Amino acid sequence: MKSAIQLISERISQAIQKATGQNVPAIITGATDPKFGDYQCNNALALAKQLKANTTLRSSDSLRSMSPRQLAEKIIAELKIDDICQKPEIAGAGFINLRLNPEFVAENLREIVSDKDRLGIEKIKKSQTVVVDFSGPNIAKQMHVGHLRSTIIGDCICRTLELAGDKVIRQSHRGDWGKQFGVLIAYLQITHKEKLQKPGSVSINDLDQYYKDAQAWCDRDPGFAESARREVVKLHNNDKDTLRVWEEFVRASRKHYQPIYDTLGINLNESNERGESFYRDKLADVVTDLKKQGLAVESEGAVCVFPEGFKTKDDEPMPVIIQKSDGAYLYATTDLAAIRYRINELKADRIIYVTDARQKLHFEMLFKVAEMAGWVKNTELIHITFGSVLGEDGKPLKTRSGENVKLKELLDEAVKRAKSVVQEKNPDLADSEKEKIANAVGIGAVKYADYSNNRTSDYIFSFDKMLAMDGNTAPYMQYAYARIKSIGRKGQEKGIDTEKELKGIKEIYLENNTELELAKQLIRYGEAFNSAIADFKPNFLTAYLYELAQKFSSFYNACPVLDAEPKIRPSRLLLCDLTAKIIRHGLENLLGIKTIERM
RNA sequence: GCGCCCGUAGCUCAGCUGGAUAGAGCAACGGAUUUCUAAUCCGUAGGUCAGGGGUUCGAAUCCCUUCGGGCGCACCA
Repeated sequence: MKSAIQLISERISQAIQKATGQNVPAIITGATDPKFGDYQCNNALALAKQLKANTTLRSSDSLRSMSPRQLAEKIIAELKIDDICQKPEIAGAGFINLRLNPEFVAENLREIVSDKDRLGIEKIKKSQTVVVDFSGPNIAKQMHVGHLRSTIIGDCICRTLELAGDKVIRQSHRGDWGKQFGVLIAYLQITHKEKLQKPGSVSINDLDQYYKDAQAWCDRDPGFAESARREVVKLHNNDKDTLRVWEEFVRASRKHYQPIYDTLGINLNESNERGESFYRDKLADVVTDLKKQGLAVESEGAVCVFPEGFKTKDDEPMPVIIQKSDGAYLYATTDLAAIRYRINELKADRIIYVTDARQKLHFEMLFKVAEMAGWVKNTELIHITFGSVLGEDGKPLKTRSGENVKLKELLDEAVKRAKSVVQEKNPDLADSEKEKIANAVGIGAVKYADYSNNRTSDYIFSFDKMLAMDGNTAPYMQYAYARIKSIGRKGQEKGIDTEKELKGIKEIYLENNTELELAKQLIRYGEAFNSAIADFKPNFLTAYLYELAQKFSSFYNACPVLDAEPKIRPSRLLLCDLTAKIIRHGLENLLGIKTIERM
């Protein structure tokens, strides 16, 4: 179904066409103040200017001399909208203020009720194949906070695109073919030879520690570094024994990060793994092709492509190095091979990369190279960036000893803190239920806090803030949901058949102002979805949901539901039901955050 | 040095394809509770949108500039 804003936009466009002969998109936004109505149209102001300038638009003299207010009058005169809005009003410099008819709102509520799976979210017309590259953990290392944002933002992007109707292909471009294996194997050969015999017995914790030690060794001992390099070469040459160890390390790593994905509600599994190793036999061809095209040239011993428009700090052309002077390939080579694979094999219409903003330059260059090589054709390459997670001191989040905060530990801590809150607020619940609530709240809080911040900016990580019951937090949302569910249970106790009342509903009453406000918010879900997906901004979704929960709370405070008079009770039950459905849909389907029936 | 991002209330942040008096939450202050879960609601106070200039009928938003912070810039990913 179409959102109110879409319907209004269509009507306004038609009116403008009739009034001025101009074919321009409608400029409709939410009203800045409730006293101006629900939506406002700003076309008259912009149009008056454009007509006067007479550069982009051709117009008659009479139109050209019109003030914005006069133009607004003319537009309104042609506007047929009384089935949606009350009589439009002109205000200020030439704004057209629009207030929805309660009947229209009620009718929309009915439509959303029957639109069970989408709740007013429209399907896009042309479905695309979209490859989303996100999360990409490093094999043989623990996941840490640095992986959090890519993982959850990427997942949210996939969920929204899927709901919009795209065919989404998730790709975990994990780091599984790099030098860490050489370093690890070289280290184990000297220190823990027995582990190499039984690599399956090695845990991710061991690997993490070994790697740290080995790395330090590399730094102080060139001889050891050299043997590590030799091990990488063996791996890259598909040496059988080395591969066997590698496979075990990969398995140990998967055993570590799959539970984290499950905990976080991330739809990623083995079938989405297309790590660096996946492209290993496609790298030589990348280099050959680029050489053949004359794009790749040798420079200082390395094979490089120099995309147009990039300079080094010495003001020289900046290369994308695709083969080192020792013959080894680099991550840029792998990334280029991945682009080709995704375009040619996966048939991607769009490829979306979700990484932190620091990799911006890398992807700009990469995309340019792919374009220059003629690989891109009609595929759209998109780099979605995000800011860093900072500690309370405003610096990148680290442990006291200066190490990366492990993701698992961070999530465990969130759950632990949530649990103590549950314990405090609701000590009588069964332990198993407390556990369930603490999980939903703790994990939800971490995710929700991330989503509710603007994707592009850094944010300060604070357990206290994200677990607060007030404000735009997961617990607040989950609480609002649980309260609605509680009404249903209470109704049952009182012998009220809420299902039956909902089904038998005849007329929808929206007489109390809080009811109407809530209803108007309910019918804007599709609109919020559209604005969120347009720029891949999850915070638009959380902002919408938060406003919804707030409006519900106001309604809940002002209007009794179960004790309402029989005539209006079904309406109020309907408002409750729809609010619960949308909160649940938003949190679970779009953000991957669990709701709970009571808390 | 060059490039990118950022600077909005005491704090944490929205808002940025230009639109009416710049919004939330926290903290502060005042009110509502025989509760359909107060983990709530209602209200008050708080801002030269870093500074300066420009474009415009109109700028937090666009352009220029200064200051302050972050990040990136050849063989790591």
